[in-house]
Amino acid sequence: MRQEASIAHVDLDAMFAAVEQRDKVSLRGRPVIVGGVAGRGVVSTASYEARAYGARSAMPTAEARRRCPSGTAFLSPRFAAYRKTSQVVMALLAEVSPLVEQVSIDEAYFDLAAAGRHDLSPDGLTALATRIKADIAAATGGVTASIGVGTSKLIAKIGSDLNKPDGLTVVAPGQEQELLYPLPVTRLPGVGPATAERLRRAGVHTIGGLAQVARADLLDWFGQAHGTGLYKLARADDDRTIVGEREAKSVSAEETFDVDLTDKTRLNTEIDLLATRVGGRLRTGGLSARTVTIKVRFYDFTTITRSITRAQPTDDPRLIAQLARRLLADVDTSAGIRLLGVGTTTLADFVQDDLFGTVDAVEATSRPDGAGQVEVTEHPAIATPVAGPPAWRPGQDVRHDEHGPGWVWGSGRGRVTVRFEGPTTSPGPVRTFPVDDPALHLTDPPDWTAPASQVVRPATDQALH
DNA sequence: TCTGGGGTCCTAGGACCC
DNA sequence: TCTGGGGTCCTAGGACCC
Repeated sequence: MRQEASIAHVDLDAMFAAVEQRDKVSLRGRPVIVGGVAGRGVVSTASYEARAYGARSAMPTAEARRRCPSGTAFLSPRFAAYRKTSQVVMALLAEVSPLVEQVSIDEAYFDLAAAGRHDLSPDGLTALATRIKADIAAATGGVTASIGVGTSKLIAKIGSDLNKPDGLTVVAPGQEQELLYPLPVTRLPGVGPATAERLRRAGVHTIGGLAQVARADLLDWFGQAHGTGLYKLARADDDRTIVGEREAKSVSAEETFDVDLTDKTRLNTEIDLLATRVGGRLRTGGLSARTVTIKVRFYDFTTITRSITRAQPTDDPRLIAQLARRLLADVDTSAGIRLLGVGTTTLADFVQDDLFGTVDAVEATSRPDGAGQVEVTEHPAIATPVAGPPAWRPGQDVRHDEHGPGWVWGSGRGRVTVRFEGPTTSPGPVRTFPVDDPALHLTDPPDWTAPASQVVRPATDQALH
């Protein structure tokens, strides 16, 4: 928490709907819903006209249709248009402060002390924020913003929310608790339905009430991190800094189907599409990932995840798809799947995948971005090529004379780790061999040039007997 | 016609290593 | 030989945010 109110938070008002109303005159003054328009869609943004009828973000679109009158526009999102508008606003903020933290497409914190030239008195801040709001509306063609200014991120964020839309709240130093205490606990960031319910059972409804709860109780109810966080936030004790650039920690794609799916072949095709999207975005970002996760939401909304972590990162959609398919193979889909997702984590900003073996080294050299080449010079210990057959590539099908059929889990430093096929309900054992183990053979190498959906895998039946 | 899609962070248990 | 603690990695799930 700072001595002076120099942290600001901007939030564009009902941004998606506002952009649609800006771009189409006939939508102005009318209720507008932007979101999933199909059967299982939900509302991303409801214009203020639509909110008057009870439409809200995250509400099923079907519910919003029931509430809103005829004449309400239901629109699919146009992310390119929103991104462009967002960039205009962020560029404008960058002129105000050298330190801007974009939190989402329509939200940012910015540091008014870092610029060193702003009048940080309450009157000065009000004048400055008023000017920024006017500049945003002018630059975006009428999309309005709400701004909060205070001594911390918490106060700035709560302030921007206080007088929406087109709002402005400047909280002078010393007024923080006065502002917070009457508000419901749900206004605190980090207090969602589960936390609110636990607090309600303890008779705590307001932030002032929360500030009366003993620290030990909060730790007991919510654990170390969350408990400490609540204890401090309730007292307006917030030291979170403004972070300019953040690195992505995961890249994922998922899809909810119009009707539940049971067919593994169809689901595998969906995995290929999702993996293609994920791999493409990894490559665009110059990233690669070691962990592949699938997410499966069943007909009854219960959700599971399954993941595997490889020794080397990859950005290859075919490999991501192959690993994801193997994870899905052990999931019973017969009752119906409503959502399927493919995600990647443990991100690296390079690709090691292509560094083991001759064939792969050639492929790495031929990559237009030369990612594999850089790695050889920067990580010699890891990048030392392994002698032996070139195809100990993760996902590659193999057979061991003693253990039967399996597939390559990872390789490096003269060893190859093989996962052997197990019964469909549990993964098989993993064993590591020297790369030159004569008992280990390649089998039916997958065709890496074919779309993953057409890669033929050997039957696994023998492994079960 | 209940409940999207893209993320972040935390917890907890087991394996493994020192 | 037995006991134990700490640290890290991996996996799975859950809460939360926009």
